[in-house]
Amino acid sequence: MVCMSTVSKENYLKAIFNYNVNIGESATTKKIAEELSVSNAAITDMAKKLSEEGLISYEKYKGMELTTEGEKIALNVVRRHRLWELFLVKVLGLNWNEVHEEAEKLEHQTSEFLIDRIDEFLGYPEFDPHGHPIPSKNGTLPKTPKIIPLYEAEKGSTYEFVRVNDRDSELINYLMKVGLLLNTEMFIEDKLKFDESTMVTYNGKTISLSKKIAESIYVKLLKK
Amino acid sequence: MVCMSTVSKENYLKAIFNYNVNIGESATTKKIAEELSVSNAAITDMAKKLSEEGLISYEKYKGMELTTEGEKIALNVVRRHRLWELFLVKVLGLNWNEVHEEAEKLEHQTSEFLIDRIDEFLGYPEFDPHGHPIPSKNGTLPKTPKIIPLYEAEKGSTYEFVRVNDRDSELINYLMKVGLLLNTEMFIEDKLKFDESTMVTYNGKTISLSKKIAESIYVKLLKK
DNA sequence: ATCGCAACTTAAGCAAGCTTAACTTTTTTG
DNA sequence: CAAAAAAGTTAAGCTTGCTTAAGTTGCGAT
Ligand SMILES: [Mn+2]
Ligand SMILES: [Mn+2]
Ligand SMILES: [Mn+2]
Ligand SMILES: [Mn+2]
Repeated sequence: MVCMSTVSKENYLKAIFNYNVNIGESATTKKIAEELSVSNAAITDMAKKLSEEGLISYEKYKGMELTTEGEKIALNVVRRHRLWELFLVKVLGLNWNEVHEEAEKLEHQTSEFLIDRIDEFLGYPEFDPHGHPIPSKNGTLPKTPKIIPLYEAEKGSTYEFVRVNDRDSELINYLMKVGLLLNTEMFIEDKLKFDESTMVTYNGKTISLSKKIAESIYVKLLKK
Repeated sequence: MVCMSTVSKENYLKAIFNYNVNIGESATTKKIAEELSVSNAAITDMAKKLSEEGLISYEKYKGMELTTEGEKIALNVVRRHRLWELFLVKVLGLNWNEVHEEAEKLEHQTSEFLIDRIDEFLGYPEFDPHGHPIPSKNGTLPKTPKIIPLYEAEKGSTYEFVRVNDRDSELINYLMKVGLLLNTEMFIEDKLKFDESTMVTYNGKTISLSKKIAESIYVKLLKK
């Protein structure tokens, strides 16, 4: 057999995909190892296999990049992940910080038939509950507006909160606590030098967000 | 570590459970091997492990039986399986012959939190789309009325179609084609000796069902 | 009662996906 | 630019869940 896709392989491909998309560079052994919580040796091992199967291009000491074939699989895994996340929020009413872990498991056990039904049921949505774009059935990503970390937002401008890292459940928990939901309009009151915090106003409320938080949430410019 | 539950172990326990429930006897190596499509040797192997973990009682050459602990896990797997089946039918509109395979995978990747939300969403249902009882969160099965294979039904009596094997997608497909749905009221017109078929009337339509079909669908007596 | 066959178990081995430890290459830095 | 540190690779070995092949047990038919 030319070799099947497995849960493990899907996770490797997805991790490489996310790295490529977020960082825009060839994925390194170390980073993928951290992402997947396995040893560096495991990555080198799998890199050889995926390379032989034509799913990534890999040269020793030079990092990994998805081939067209590999990207196709990765996009499919991401599609299943994000559709499940949205489905769990929309249909079962889970909170947006409760869905990532569930989707992480369901994404590997969902037939194309089923995920297409979920897609259809949701009305072919373009973004998941954290603002991540959902690949369509044929592997295309919706156009995403230019977004920046809130940390880079300019004082006096107005932004829309459009994305947050889905892996940090605690962060999302905090955002829920302070009523900062996706698509909220935020005005940048001030940026403090001394602790690098950002002061924002939304829904008539003004709060100060730490550097770490401001780096983790992403916004789209609305009004300069 | 005392040893985790795995997908494989869950499937072994579920198979033994189903055997015990359906046949009412200690599960044999051969039967479970067939059910799971693995070799007899694999069963013996796993029987030792499950026995050591206290999930089944097993004596060489004497078959396998679930312990209380093992049954608890099996009931939980069955609960997840049947809730998923019903959910897919009720919410996503899948046909009752399209859900078994999906549930077979999802049942192993669903947190207790998630399955409880599904249970709640469905209103704590008692039966799945094929008429199988759904174990409650605490592991109790709903009371099931006395049911018999249609093949044993008596001429001149009226029955309700209450259960069908969920594994035979082709059979269910046929039932859909002839409009024989769960909970349909059926009158036994005749039982033919020469081909052992059963003639039934439901919804004003009369058809003849082969021995094999009449053995595979289950009914509850309504009117003698 | 015992023979023969079906059922069952044991033994040896394999593939996947990991690990740790030792070694090599690349990158950083004084 | 050379030495040290970091990153990456290789080698050996482990666990899980299987396989096939060989050997053992139990049971129904004679
Ligand atoms: Mn996620
Ligand atoms: Mn997400
Ligand atoms: Mn089923
Ligand atoms: Mn069922």
